[in-house]
Amino acid sequence: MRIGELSRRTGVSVRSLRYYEEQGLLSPVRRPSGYREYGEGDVTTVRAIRLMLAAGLNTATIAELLPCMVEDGELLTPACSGMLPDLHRERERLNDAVAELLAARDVLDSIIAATAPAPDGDLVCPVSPGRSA
Amino acid sequence: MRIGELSRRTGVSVRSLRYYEEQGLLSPVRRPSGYREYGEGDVTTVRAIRLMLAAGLNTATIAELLPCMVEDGELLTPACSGMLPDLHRERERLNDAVAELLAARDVLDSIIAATAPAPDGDLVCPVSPGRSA
DNA sequence: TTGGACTCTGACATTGGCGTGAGAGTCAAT
DNA sequence: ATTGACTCTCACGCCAATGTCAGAGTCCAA
Repeated sequence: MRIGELSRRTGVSVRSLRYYEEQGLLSPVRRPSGYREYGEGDVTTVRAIRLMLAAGLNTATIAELLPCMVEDGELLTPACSGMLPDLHRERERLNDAVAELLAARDVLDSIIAATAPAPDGDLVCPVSPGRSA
Repeated sequence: MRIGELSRRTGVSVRSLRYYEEQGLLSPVRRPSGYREYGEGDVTTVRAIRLMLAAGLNTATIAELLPCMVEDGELLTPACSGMLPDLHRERERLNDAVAELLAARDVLDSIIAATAPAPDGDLVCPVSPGRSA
């Protein structure tokens, strides 16, 4: 099938499909005209890509992981345990990111806590974009 | 003081200080030569900026919040309760971001769970950057 | 054969807080 | 006056995935 159909069947934009190829995630055959020709398996692959992107992995990491996966019906499943360290590393990164955000939230909470409810010294603040003085 | 000293006293790069001014967070006086002249209060302000940046706020939001803060010794404290809605909105964003990351982690976990420990069909995967075949 | 739908390659735009370098002017001590 | 440290204003680079335009070629049904 051509790129338009793959796009329709996966819900992924044509632009993104071309980008995935550029990143080495897809390798469609080329017709003499230059048109990309995709196989049925690419539908499954694209779904796997979206899944991993949703999991916070970047295209470079996905490019390393993809060749380690095999088709299992409608979905792509990891086929070599060698992937596990990478996967766990990614998990670590996600945990770190969460921890960072929670720390940021704590900082914000302390700022909020330091804001007086509305005693007497409450100032009337300038409207949003007006740094005149 | 000039920008170099402020940089040293706050640990913030000269580039960042100029950037903060560009974003309307600082307004140093200019000498006839064009040199920026900062006051003592700017040290406190820069610290407040870093604190809020660390809390995940962007410069646009900080620009709105800064004029609402007053010096309280070594630190800048929110002075008008009108800030609270903004602050809580930011908190919401952080919570949403955390939720998103946790969802991503769940997706990753399901991928990890689908990876066979190391039965027999385990494949030897290509080394990292080698998408040759 | 014509035309509308589709596809191609390239390349700039987006978001945000900086790093970094170029080329030129300023300040202060010697 | 010289020198060395400091500062100034541009302005491009980065990271990531995608939107979007432009100009040109392709496919296929009527």
